[in-house]
Amino acid sequence: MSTTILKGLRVIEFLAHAKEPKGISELAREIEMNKSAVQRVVSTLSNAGYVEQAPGTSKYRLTLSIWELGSHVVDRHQARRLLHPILRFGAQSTGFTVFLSYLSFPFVVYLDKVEGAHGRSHTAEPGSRIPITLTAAGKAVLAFLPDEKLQGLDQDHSDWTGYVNFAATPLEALREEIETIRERRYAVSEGGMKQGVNSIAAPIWWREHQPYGSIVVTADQVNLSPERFSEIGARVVGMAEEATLALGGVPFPPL
Amino acid sequence: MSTTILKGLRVIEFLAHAKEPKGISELAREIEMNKSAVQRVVSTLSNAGYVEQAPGTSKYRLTLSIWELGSHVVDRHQARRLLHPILRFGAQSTGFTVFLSYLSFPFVVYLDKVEGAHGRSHTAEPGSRIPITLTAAGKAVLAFLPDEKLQGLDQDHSDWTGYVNFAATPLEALREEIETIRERRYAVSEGGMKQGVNSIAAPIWWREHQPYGSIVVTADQVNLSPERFSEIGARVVGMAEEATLALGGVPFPPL
DNA sequence: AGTGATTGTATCGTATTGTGATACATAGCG
DNA sequence: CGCTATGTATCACAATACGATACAATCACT
Repeated sequence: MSTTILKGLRVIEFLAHAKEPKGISELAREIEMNKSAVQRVVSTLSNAGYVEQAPGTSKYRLTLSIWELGSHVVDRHQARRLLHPILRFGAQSTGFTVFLSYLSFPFVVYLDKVEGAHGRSHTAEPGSRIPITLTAAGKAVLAFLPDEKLQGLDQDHSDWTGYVNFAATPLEALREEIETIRERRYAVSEGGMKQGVNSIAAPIWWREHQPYGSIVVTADQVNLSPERFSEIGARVVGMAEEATLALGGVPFPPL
Repeated sequence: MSTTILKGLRVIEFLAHAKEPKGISELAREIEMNKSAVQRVVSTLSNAGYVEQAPGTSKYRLTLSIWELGSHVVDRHQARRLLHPILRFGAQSTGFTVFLSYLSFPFVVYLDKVEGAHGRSHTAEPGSRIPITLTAAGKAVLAFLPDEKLQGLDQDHSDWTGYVNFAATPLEALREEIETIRERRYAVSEGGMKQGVNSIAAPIWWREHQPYGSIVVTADQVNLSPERFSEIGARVVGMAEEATLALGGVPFPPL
């Protein structure tokens, strides 16, 4: 197994998440690698066009090459293509912003998004991953996962500031909310994603009883007020059922 | 310089552009690598979660991990953030789909896109790169490049079927069109991107006289008919000037 | 301006790691 | 059923990545 490739990936991953360009020594320190190794990796990536020096400095950052590759991958992605029309229709008919998310265990990743007419309450972007315990998108899936998976859930999300920590709520309340979600088949989050933004999500299945992800509807609390939760919730569940159907999936537990 | 990392990138790049999942031997053949090397690289990437086997087969394809990384990079990309509102406004006020492209020498890459109300004449997606000689997006930039850059331009784009090959037109006509583009400051393409789809593009600058890319307006030939070219062309030039301003650029040649 | 610490980059002997020919079992196909 | 092509495993060899060290440039203080 090629350790050098793993080092390359470590560097790329780190730079992808870094807010600012990083220097060699800085990198070496933060990802625990030998300075020489980092230097070699970075100069290789730089020659290949994946990394560049920020103009004026000697610090490095990723170019858009990685993004180019990634967009080709997602363009061809089956599930996304199949479900996009559903999002589009949902956004148009409700006026809200609609997301598609997929489960990537203890996270959900937003895979697609169609903005509604009700303004853009600047929320998540496709590609971002969030612990399943923190938003409606995740809770909708979490509620249907087998018990043993829930046990090992990391309770500590202190670095995800600005999110309501669902798992950190007392175990009693958690079980209770899971039960509620299972019954009405959608999850709700008030200000979970961002202050003043509400969202409702319902799970999607594929294969036999395999949780795939969720359909999420989001808007600020004025447009998506608690009074409308059950009305919109029903529509989200409907969209999620369509999505499950499109993927040829079978829901669990059966209705 | 780490050759192993380069091999890893070769595999990733190839898989990113491959339409179907690829087997080990297949890969080894097509990217001219030793089978053992490919096997080692692929299993490393697979362990790291960047590659997976298509269910039921033993062929490999990329997961969405690369895409996740890439989306973080583009989310933070300065120019894109700055210019997005311009695209949004353009799309809303004209009803056409508006693109932002950047120059990556002999190509332009679509960096952003906002769809207009006039239906989606399913064209390019952000992330795709196209030779500058083939579309309005490219020609708008090409026309202002220094002469020596134009000399070495690859004339053979036979693999880009469905595109009108601008560079393949007789040199006379080419020089003439470049002159026209320089004068009115926008480039036009009828059916260049796709049969029945027209587009108009104007160049953007940054720094001192550095060509950055272009603003492109696209629609099917019914909505964007040749009679409207000069009217819409003026608006595209206006948008591009705003964009140049937003980037703090200086146009060349001066108006 | 001067000093000291930190940084990016270059060097080099060593041994770890990737190499690639070979082998084998399995899957696919006529 | 037999053939070919494929994915995976093995192994001795040598190329390659390693990492301590060195040096010059830059930066941050005083």
